[in-house]
Amino acid sequence: MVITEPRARRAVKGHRSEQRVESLLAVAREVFSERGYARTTTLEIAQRLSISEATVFSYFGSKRELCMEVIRRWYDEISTELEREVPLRSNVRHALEFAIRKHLSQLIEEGAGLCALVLSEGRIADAAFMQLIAQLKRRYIAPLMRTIESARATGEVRSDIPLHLQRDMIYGSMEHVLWGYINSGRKPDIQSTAAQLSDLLWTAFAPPQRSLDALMRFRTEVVGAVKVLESESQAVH
Amino acid sequence: MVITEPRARRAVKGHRSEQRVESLLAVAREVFSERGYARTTTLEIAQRLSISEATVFSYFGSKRELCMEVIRRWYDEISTELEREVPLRSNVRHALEFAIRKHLSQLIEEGAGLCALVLSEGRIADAAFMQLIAQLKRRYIAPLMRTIESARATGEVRSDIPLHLQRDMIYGSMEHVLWGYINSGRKPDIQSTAAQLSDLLWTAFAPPQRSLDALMRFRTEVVGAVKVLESESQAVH
Amino acid sequence: MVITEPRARRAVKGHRSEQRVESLLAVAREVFSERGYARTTTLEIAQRLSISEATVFSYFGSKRELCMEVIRRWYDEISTELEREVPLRSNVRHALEFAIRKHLSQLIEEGAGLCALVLSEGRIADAAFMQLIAQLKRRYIAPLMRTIESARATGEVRSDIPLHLQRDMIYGSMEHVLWGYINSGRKPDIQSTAAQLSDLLWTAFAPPQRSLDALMRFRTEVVGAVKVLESESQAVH
Amino acid sequence: MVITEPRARRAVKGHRSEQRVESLLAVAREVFSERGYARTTTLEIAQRLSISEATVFSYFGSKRELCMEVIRRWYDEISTELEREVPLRSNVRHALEFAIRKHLSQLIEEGAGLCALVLSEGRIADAAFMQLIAQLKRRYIAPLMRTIESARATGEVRSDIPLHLQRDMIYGSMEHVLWGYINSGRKPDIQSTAAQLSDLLWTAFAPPQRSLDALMRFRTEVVGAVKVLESESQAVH
DNA sequence: TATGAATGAGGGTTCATTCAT
DNA sequence: CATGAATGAACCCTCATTCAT
Repeated sequence: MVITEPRARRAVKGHRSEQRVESLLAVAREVFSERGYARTTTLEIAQRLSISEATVFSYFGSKRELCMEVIRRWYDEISTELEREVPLRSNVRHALEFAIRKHLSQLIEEGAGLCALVLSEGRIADAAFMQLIAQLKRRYIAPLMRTIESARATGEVRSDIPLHLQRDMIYGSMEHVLWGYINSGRKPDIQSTAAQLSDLLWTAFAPPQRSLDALMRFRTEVVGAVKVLESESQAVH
Repeated sequence: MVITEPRARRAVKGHRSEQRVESLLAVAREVFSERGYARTTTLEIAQRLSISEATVFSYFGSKRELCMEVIRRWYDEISTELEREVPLRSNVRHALEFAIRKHLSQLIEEGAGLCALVLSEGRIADAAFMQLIAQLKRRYIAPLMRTIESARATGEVRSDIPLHLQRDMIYGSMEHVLWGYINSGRKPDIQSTAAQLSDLLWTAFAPPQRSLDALMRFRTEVVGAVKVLESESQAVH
Repeated sequence: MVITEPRARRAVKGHRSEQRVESLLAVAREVFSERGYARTTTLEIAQRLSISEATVFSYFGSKRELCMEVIRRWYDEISTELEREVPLRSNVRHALEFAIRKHLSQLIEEGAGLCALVLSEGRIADAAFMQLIAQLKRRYIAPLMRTIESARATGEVRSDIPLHLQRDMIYGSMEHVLWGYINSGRKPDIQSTAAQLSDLLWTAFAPPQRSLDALMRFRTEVVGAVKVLESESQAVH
Repeated sequence: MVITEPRARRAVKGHRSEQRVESLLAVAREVFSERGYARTTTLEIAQRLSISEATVFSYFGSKRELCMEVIRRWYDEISTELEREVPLRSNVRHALEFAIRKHLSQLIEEGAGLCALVLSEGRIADAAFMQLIAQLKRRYIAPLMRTIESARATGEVRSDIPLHLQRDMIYGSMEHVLWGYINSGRKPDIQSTAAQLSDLLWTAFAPPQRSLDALMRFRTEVVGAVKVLESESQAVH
């Protein structure tokens, strides 16, 4: 079902002025962050730039288009960075911690507003918007997921549960942490939260065999020791 | 002549007809679910019931009040059940799985809409609304959190990380699963998802000592066996 | 998604066109006069100007604000004039007559409507409104009251009754004259009414001593004359 | 021009129950007093009596009709009393003071609310209403006016100014005193206010001749005395 | 007779969007 | 280009009044 806003005609994005576009997006991000989509008015955006509402519409066909662009930008920035950085981590665990820390810090530093915008404003409107968000999210998530996927292949991470559940645990946990921040206003400590969270997740993702291996090794040693003991005790005689 | 706006008078919830109240709440739940708060209009709610908007307002003082009631009802229902059922689980692990299954099934069965409503509509609005939501959530979460807390006390669950992080992992993971459903429209399998999720979380929450304990027990046994062996070997003499 | 009413944003009086402002105020004055506050609709004001209601609200944040401005203007105009003119009168009596004539003519010329608006619309509404009216009235009344006050000090006006009673007599009498006009529709003759009213009030305000003094003076003269007569009649002899 | 409220059909005042009618009027007076016409809702009136709105309408065809009745009752009560009492006063001056005291105390004792209702609610609506009010007022004012009229005939009160101006001074002054009370909430002292007011008015109404008369009498006497003196002095010759 | 319930007919207000200049 | 100005289309909410029971 497509829910469309009424009277959404396309404006002829005739004008250009990179500066204008940039400052518009910057201010729009600010306002959308502070107020959320519905409470944001094009008037306020215009006023903060000391330009007219009309000008806003000559750059972006509609309020929604502007908001979409704001969100897209944010995802683009962070996705680019993740694509570059995540693969550099020497192992899954580091990649996981890095991604978590990045995610948390990015959103927390931006403030609860953008955070909320990104986290839940994705249901504002029509299918097109939601599809865009979904797509942005996929790209954003991809680097870490690829890393995890290969770790599943090597057995470093358990693969007897769906990958998407692991994804949900990772991003869900983070987002809940962020919601806590949004609602309470208390900034969580990024470093320790990232460390603890990745630690917990890592534990959860460990293949059952991993702990078993430890046991096995112990057993082997013990058995070895027993063997030694036996031989020694025999030697006593 | 008097010069005042009439707006002041609060709708005195004049009429009462349990049936009406129920059907209103039901339809409101529907519409809020489909459209979200902002895009829902009181007119649409009225029309779906083939009644006038005025009637809606004679039952609920405002759109927000109606929405609050919808959400409150949902929370009340599930909270009551959790308060009754969670304590009956024989151990933390079962409680965890139960709560997860309940949460998932409740929201998935209701459909993505209410799900989204409950998950993210509780934001930004006025303080009153947010406070209500926060309060409902606290009650909702309490039974499981109490269980986990005592498990932390007994050492059954690791307590070297903040409780709220565990909370965030539990509810964050679930909610992310639900968002996936909301966005994709594909219903996840509740049973297996709940099982896997609780398993993973359980693993994550295991105190570092737990695996160690297993080893300890093994060692103890081994050592015991060794002792027996020794004594026997001595007895041989 | 965000869950808030848009209503919050105060109309930012975006547009300005002195012409519009003036014509709006003029028409608003008309309509408020004809209908009174409560029965006036913003729609009617808009329609008389062949503009949209929205435009009205882009100039004045609310119906009340518009009405307040209408009333304020009226008071400002007349207060300014009174402040300039009243002190020029050579004595209290002239000041009194001038103020009365001004008040009557101003309101009668404007028509019964504005008259009623100004006389009684300033009530009950919210505190803000009433405070504004009270303040406007104070300024409006001040010039004459100051004059009277100093006349009380010099004994030209009796000061053995509260000043506010004199104020009530002055303004009450006038307003009742105006109410008569409002209700009957018959315009009173301003000149003679003002003359008669100020005459009556002046008589009422005369210190008790004044008439006595006159008598005393007369007696003195008479006695003097009698003395003269006596001496003359004596001289005859 | 007749301004009518929409949908004003006549209800079939079928029911009767003097008690009901009385209690309805009593409560309506209360509520109209407290809130003014516009802010009063039929619901509130009904609720205070623990009856349904519908019942209200079965006794009074409309809100306005009810309000009219409330006002009419008040005028009737006080008019009847004035008609009985005023003529008993031994002279104009006493009649004046009595009427003023009555008016002030009646309205002040009832509270600012009814006061405001009676004083200015007379512009609420259609011509019919206003006519009723005018008529009620005429009857209310009549006794005192009759007294004054005959005093004008006997020369006890100056008749060189229109009677209605005297009426305006009397009632205008009182009403302004009452407005002061309404706006400030400070109850004026009825006794002293009535005394001072009637004193001032009496002074104002004194025929120019009255003080002059005194002088005249004095002059006459003096002149008489002079004459006597003259004749005597002549007799001397 | 009394009323529970419903509602028609607005009312004020908001804001994204358009367009002539 | 930029914008000042205007507005259409809704939206939430109110309340006197009606009517079947």
